[in-house]
Amino acid sequence: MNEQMLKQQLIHYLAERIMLSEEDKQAIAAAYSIQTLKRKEFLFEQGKICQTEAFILSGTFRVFYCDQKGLEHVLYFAFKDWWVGDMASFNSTEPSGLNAQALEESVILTIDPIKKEELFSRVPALERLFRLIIQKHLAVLQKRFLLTISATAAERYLELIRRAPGIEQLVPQHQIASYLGILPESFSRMKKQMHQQKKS
Amino acid sequence: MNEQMLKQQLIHYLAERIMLSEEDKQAIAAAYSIQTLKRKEFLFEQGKICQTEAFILSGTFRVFYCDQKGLEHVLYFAFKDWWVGDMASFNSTEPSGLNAQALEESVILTIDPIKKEELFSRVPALERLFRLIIQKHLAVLQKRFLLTISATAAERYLELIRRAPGIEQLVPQHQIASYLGILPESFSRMKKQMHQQKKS
DNA sequence: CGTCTATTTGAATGTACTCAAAAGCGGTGG
DNA sequence: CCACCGCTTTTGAGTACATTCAAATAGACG
Repeated sequence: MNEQMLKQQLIHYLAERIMLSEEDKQAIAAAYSIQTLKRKEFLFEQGKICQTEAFILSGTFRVFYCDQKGLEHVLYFAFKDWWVGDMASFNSTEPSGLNAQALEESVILTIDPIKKEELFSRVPALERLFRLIIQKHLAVLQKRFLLTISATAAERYLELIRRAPGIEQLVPQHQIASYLGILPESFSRMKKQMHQQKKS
Repeated sequence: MNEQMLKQQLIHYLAERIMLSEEDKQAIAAAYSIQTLKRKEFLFEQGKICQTEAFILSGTFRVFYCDQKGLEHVLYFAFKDWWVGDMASFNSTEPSGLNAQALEESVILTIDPIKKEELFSRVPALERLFRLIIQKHLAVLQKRFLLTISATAAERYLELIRRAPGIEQLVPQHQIASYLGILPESFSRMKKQMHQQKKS
């Protein structure tokens, strides 16, 4: 697929949400770069200052945090037409606190903070849209946090497969366990127990 | 204190972050309303559509979620010069998923979504500032989430009193426990154990 | 087919929980 | 000023659940 066709997917996503002139579309297409990542490749890594924000044209990512003990904690999974980035440290000079890894061959559009600011000056409506996108991210994270502290792992699991059906075919179990905040062993036992309860 | 003097505190907060003309300042001062809340009064309540965002001139708030079992979970505490609101549902038509309660007599400046949008049209620089403020909130929440799933309650407790010294004099223990995601009984035992370890 | 990784299962451990009761503390009214 | 009440905090004992460590099984991939 050629470059312009791929970028059309982002333009289409944006045009569904805000009004864009032809010049706006040109500027947007020019600001983003196409990048392809193979399975297991990283888009950004914890501790490095490589700051990038990406729009997923195709593929899947896992965004995770690696704690002092070396344990990985999945913050979220990201799919087609989603944004991936460390929204918290993008725009700041600090190194990222997160890792983003492709779970399969993925094609993305990337932008750096400077180009993004330039784009905002040129297309003010984007500023507003990104405020709403960040707000949406905040809403999702807040819900996830509240669910994590108030619901059981089983309830969180049901919520995950409700919101992202088919995820089990896409990501290995131990990563789902990590997303749920439990160990693979606990996750295995939990599923077994849930199946038994369904039968009774 | 008179109205204009109180509103100066917000203008000052904003002017430190973005350039504002005299007209901008006028418009901002006009858009916000002063409100006083007594101890234990609510700014907004879960399930109600009363959507409001507030800037704290003086006082303290706890923002919490009440789950199906009736347990309260403190999402965050908010102090002078902070924003309080359900950023996730502000601007949406859904009822709030959170409660905000004054922990002491508090004076705030409030605005509703419609006035806020009007203000953004009039003062575009505010749009940008609020994008950054939301981004900051997202960063804080993300850090809190990652800490919750990767650190012990004791570590989270130390982090809290590091970031908000004097909080123990201000809020009752069971609310701190709620913030940490443990029960008051567990919090009490935890503190006892921490003191013993310090001595040895 | 063999190796490597992912998943399942088992047993013992630990940590926070539940329920229950006692102790501490603050405020109110006599 | 003291006695009482309500609420918060502490302590205790038993329980539940996820964890750890270890081993076995199953699957994926070359």
